[in-house]
Amino acid sequence: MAKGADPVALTSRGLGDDIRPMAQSQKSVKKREAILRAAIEIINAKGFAAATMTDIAAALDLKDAALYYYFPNKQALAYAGHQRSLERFEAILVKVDADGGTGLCKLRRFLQALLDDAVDNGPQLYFGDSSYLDQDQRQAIEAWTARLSRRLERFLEEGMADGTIAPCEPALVVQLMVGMLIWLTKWAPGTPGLTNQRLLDAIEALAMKGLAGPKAPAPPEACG
Amino acid sequence: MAKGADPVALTSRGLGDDIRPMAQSQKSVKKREAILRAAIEIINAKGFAAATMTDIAAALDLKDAALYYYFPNKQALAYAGHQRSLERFEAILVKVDADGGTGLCKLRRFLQALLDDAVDNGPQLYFGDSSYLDQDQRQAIEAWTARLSRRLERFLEEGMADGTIAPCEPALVVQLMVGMLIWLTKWAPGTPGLTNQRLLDAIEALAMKGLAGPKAPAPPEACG
DNA sequence: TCGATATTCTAGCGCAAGTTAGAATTTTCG
DNA sequence: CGAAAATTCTAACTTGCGCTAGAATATCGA
Repeated sequence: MAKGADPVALTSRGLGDDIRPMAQSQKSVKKREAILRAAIEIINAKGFAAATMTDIAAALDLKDAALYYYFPNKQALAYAGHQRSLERFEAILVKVDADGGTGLCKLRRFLQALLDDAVDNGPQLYFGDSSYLDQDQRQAIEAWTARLSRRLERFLEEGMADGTIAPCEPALVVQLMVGMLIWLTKWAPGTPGLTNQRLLDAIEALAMKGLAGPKAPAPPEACG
Repeated sequence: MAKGADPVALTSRGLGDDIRPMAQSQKSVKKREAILRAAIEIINAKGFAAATMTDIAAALDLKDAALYYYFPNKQALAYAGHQRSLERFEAILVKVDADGGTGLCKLRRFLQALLDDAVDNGPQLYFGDSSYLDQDQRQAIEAWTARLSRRLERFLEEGMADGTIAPCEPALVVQLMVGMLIWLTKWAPGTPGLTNQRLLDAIEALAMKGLAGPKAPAPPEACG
């Protein structure tokens, strides 16, 4: 039965294999990537339950059954999607961290890099809902997102230490920013004329410099 | 057939009705409210497709079929939920606007009022997904949210005019804030020890005063 | 208490979507 | 070209859920 071939295994190849089978498997891997990308986009847009296998397959001119050649079931496809998105997120986070600089600079560069990545790779499944996965998968994803959140919080802590970021509760502020980013992946793709630069400017105005203008009353209590 | 009674109509009563039937209908209305509240909470948590009628009914110790005594179908229930949430949102918006003050003050008071409302009435369906509604319902909801967004933008414009808010693109900034609020309704309820005051402080730090601290480089370009 | 009304339940229909089996088709390579 | 492998399709099964019909129970006024 050809179905048992499991092309997934071909990505990590055994020893002593000829070079020829690689040609096939590379094509297979490419298609797997395409399916994954389409799945991420559609799940992000409509939610897991409303995103049907037929929808995802149709995005690549396939029938739903063809997807089961690459993924054992819908959950596994979604799980791979979450992993893929978090890998991206983490890679950016790690690179920005390694590049050094003040806490505020890291934060700025991270946001810029994330938006740039979205242009190339489309909307992602960074955080948000994972309740449709089963226990262990969901725990893995949640633990991963928690680690990433912690890394972001550390940027804020570094900034508070080096004076480039004002005092705040890092955990809460990070969640607020995550909210902005999640909503961005759902909203921004459908907005014509929207550039990353404009988005970055808006984020700069809102989150970095703050909305308060020159005549703002110093204590918030002045508003009553 | 008792089913044709349609208790919905009892909320807007006709003329010349005795006072007695009201007792029943008020109870009916109460239950309708409870169903609506549960539906909003569950749909907000799991999404429309994953939220089953059985889930919603179970939250009130009912069987799914009982819900059809109060709402004709699942879509109508969700639609009523969206309307209810937007009514709340708008009521707060209108009240804050009427109370006057600078643009920044209005924005602050609005956020405070919205968070306070969430404590009493639970997470809401303010913005977010409405793709599961049919054409006209969805358009109505989207038009409504667009109007509310415009009202929020006006707060920013007023603030830019009176000097309490720094220059920015109101439409984009409002979307970013909306993202924070949507995410809040999904995340905050499950966070122990989280108070509205701490959330407001975090929002104040992030969105109002901005994260940039005393040693922050003036131009963002200083980060490279 | 009793009849009428309001409310909820049990049982089941119909359909959409995930999934599978196996046939059909395409691709690869000697 | 021809066989073997890889890929996709057709057709059908299964399950869960929205929804309905009608029976059963609870509530309330008289």
